[in-house]
Amino acid sequence: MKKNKRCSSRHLPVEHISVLNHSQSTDTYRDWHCDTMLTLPVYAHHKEILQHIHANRTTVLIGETGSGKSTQLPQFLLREYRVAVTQPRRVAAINLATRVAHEQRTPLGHTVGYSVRFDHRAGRHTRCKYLTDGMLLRELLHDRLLSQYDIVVIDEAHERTVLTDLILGFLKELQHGPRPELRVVIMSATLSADTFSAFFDDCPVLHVRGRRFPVTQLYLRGDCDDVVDTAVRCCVQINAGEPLGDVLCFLPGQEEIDKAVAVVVQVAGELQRLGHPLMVPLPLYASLPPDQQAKVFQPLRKSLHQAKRKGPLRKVVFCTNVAETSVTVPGVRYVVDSGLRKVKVWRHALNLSTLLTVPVSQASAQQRAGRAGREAPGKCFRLYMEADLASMPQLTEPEIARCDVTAPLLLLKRCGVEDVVRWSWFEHPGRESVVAGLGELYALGALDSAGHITPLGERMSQLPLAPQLSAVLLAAEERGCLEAALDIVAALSVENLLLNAPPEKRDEVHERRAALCHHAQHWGDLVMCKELLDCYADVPRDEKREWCSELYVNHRAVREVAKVRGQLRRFFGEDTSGTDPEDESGAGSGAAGPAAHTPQTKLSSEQIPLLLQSFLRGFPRNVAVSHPDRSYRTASTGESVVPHPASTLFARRNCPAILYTEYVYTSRGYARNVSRLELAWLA
DNA sequence: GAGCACTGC
Repeated sequence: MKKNKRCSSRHLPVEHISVLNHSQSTDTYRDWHCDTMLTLPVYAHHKEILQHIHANRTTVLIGETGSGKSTQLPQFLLREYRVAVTQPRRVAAINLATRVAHEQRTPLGHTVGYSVRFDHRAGRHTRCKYLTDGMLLRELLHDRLLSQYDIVVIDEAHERTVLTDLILGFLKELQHGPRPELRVVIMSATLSADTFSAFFDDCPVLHVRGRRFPVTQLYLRGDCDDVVDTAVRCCVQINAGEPLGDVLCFLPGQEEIDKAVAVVVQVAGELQRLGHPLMVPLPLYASLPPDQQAKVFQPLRKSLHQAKRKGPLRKVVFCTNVAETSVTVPGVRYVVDSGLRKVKVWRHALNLSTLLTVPVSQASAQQRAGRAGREAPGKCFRLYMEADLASMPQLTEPEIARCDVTAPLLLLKRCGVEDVVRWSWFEHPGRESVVAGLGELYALGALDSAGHITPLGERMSQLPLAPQLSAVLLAAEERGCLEAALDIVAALSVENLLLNAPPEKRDEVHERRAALCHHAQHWGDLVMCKELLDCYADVPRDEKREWCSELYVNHRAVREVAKVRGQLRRFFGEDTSGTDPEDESGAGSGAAGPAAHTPQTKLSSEQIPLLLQSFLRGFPRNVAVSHPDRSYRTASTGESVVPHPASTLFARRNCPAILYTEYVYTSRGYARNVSRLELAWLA
């Protein structure tokens, strides 16, 4: 087979191979008794696939959903190679390692292991390690040559996370430099194969067909004015005319989802009386409280009241992009796709990001449709015209092209890359973006005027944080308010710590939080974060869950904050303030009483100015000064900015100046995580 | 008066 892109047209034929055929064959894998493995399509071609990997430094493997590539290929490889397999998400890495260890009939952590943040199961005998892409980058910091691996498999490469992109660049540099023998396998979905092949010197592309059911695509005949209205009508139509099976409806954001759920709630009863199945609408998005998210995965009848359990039911899940890659909703036969998503775009020139509703790519539309065919043949109803498909971008714009590259640049500098503009970027973020990022690193003190990494920058690059937050901690250490800063920074680095209460409970929740956080009324959101964590530490263990749910605080996230805090604390030396507020993993710690441990240091009012001045060091450009029209003007560009409605400082606009960790432009410019500043601090 | 999605020694 020639080593060029022509190969990509060659689909290795795949039909399911019976277990019997295989156990009769004489190949070396027949002693593996796991039936599921023997029937997976990748298995049928493992010899050919291995031949390619032997013969080529890099191989792109296109494996459709259900091809078994993520579990099977590493097993073929581990006999000869020490293998690393990267995943974009922690749960995936853990689940895959667990399954493969089981198929290998070895305890997890021996031959097969994993490594993700806060959780490692691997040892000296590990031949195959599943890790998150961020974790492989961390390993790269300590072992520039990745010498513990012979082969690196990048799974889900088509998702193109920033971290995956960076790994691809590093792997290419290694192959062209100190590790010419290093094998690389890129596993991806169909459409992006050629991009990967081109980057790795036109390496061969192999296709393995998966096991999927056919999905019929249907399109609108005309334009759609109102997505929510059209989506709901479509769901009602499916409910009236299609055989039973659940519906998954992709909408751009929370607002649309809440509206759609409300409309379906209104009409479902009436439609049931007309003889249709009862539609049960469920929302699904990331900032939804965990117990509500769980409903999507539970069987319907459990969660309904007695009276509604009679007659056929149909689950209708209204979701954001979460359901495209991160979670799989079982039982889905019908997909309704609005063709829209929300995307955050970083504007380096303005130091802000915008949240835009944009059409999805064709690859993404295909992925969404595929969600209907996982268990049986399905249908996908697209809320746009077939002609619109051609005008949609073929691939989703990779993250690196639209995000802040400060962190990647610091990583490159740390790895000794002098000329970051000319580094082997898998996709170049653009010269302006790189220049802006270097400027930011210089302002943070991570680089000197010659562009070399400073000792401060070295320390920043080791912290598992955005460079801005690392800078805050280093400044806080200097000012003697590290303990308090650790809590706040840990909280900021965790997503969805504070959940959004439904509109009718919003004011109540705001008041409950305000009652607990006295300093926050004056000083703002960062201080509130710390005060809430202090309160949480005082709540008896068996009441913590309820306390969280009353305040719409994400319990899982608070525990994550404790873990991050512990990790950060270790970086700064021995923890002298006592144990982490909630270390439940240590079952051996005898003192199990609710207040038996020393909580983190409580916030004192004298510390607040020092604390906020430390934040000023990490976010020197995120400052706005009070303006007569009750808004604020940014110190850098003079744009108008107001505190986000969720901020404690939204209603009290009497600060001389504010500092914020994020500036997002949606319907207007909103500052998020806002704190009061005194003008004297700005000099 | 409003909140796409992931991730790290």
